[in-house]
Amino acid sequence: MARGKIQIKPIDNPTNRQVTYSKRRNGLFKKANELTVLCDARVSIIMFSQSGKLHEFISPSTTTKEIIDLYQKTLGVDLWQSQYEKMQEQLRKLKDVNRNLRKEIRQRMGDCLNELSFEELQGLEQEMDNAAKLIRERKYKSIGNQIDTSRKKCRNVEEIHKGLLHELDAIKEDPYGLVDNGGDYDAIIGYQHGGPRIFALRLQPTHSTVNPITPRRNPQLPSPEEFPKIARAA
Amino acid sequence: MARGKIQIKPIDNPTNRQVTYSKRRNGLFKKANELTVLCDARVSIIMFSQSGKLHEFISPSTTTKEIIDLYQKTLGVDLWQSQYEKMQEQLRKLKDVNRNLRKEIRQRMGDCLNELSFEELQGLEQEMDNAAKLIRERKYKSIGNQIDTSRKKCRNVEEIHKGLLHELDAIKEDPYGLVDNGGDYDAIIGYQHGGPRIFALRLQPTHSTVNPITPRRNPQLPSPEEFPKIARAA
DNA sequence: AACTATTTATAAGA
DNA sequence: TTCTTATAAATAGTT
Repeated sequence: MARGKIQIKPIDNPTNRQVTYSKRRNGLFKKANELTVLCDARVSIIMFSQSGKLHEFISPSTTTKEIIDLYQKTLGVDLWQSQYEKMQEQLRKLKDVNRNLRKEIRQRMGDCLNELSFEELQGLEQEMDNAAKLIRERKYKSIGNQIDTSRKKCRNVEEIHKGLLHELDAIKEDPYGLVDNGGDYDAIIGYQHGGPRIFALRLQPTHSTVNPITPRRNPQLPSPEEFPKIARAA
Repeated sequence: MARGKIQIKPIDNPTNRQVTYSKRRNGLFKKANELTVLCDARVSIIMFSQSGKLHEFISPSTTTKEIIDLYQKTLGVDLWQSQYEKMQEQLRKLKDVNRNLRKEIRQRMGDCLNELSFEELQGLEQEMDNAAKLIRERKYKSIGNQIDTSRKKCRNVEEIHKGLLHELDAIKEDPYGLVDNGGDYDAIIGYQHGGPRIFALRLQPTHSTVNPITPRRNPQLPSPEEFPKIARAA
């Protein structure tokens, strides 16, 4: 628009094009800014040069996000609607599945049974019996394991006991040794700190069997809202 | 920029401001279009007048969504990231809850028991017994209801039968009536279509008791992926 | 990046 | 809103 009129058509010369892009971009942004000030408007310009370089103008009083949000709201469209909807749908489905899973658990706890038909009750009872059998078996197995472990421990203790008696007999036969030693108290201390490992085994694992039997889970039926906490804590 | 220089400051006169907005907007869009053509650039302009009116320019070769997507990609930001993240987090949590609910069900079906301690097994067994009791009670109640219903039906049938016998006796005593009537066939038809409701009761509900006993649910243990279908079908 | 001849945009008025 | 036009501003080609 100076030193000769130009046609509005693509500029072939890359250097020339780049220079024109730069000059006119500045001009555009200046005009946008003037418009913003003069007319109290909000303007967002986002532009990419042929080389993919990004340049942006935004009125000082606002943000690009605001403009785009308002743009979508005004046009009544959501450019990312499909993505949102997909996620919303996923969420909806998951919540639905969760609801059904919770109901199933409640039914398996003897609640919400009035929605089941006779045949369903029959089937559920069967399943419960089978499952209870499996659980009982498992429990007995667990008991068996505990008994085995206890037996092993007992045997170890007995052997230690026998060893101690043996030692005691030896000391009794040599009363001087008893006096010199200053009692078997120190001997036991010695065992505890640096003695055979077998002794440590007796002292430590008793804790686990002494443990009070804690209830497995909250015996109250879970309300839909409460359940997640319980489930995750389990 | 003509007929007198102006200061770049807000225009107070609303009419004047509106006119200027309109003129300069056109100028801006014209410049944007020239830039698009001359330099093969992509330009998006979104603007709102003070009154909230929306105007948009977009280079012909592209779309506003494309520009905004590219804008976010180029800047490495996501203007809606927090919203997305919130939904993602929700999804993650729901999936987690789902997983735990499924595990609980599997345990209540006698599967996945090896992760439970003895105490937990003990508690679960207790719960299963209680629940099974409730389910059984419910089942018996259901059976009771069915028997009651059947009895009522029987009584109704008997009464209808008695009534028919009575009618038959009356007809036998008056053979001419039998010939005139054309048989009791029409009388029964009459009952079925517009007769006492008591008859319809006998004819209709038999369907439900004749139904084959369908299994309550898939007896196989659900895999995590399969479950939703089952749960929703239940 | 700066210059400047010339084109273009536009403020004010109709 | 649109047209007109005097004038300010933008800018193409050059340095």
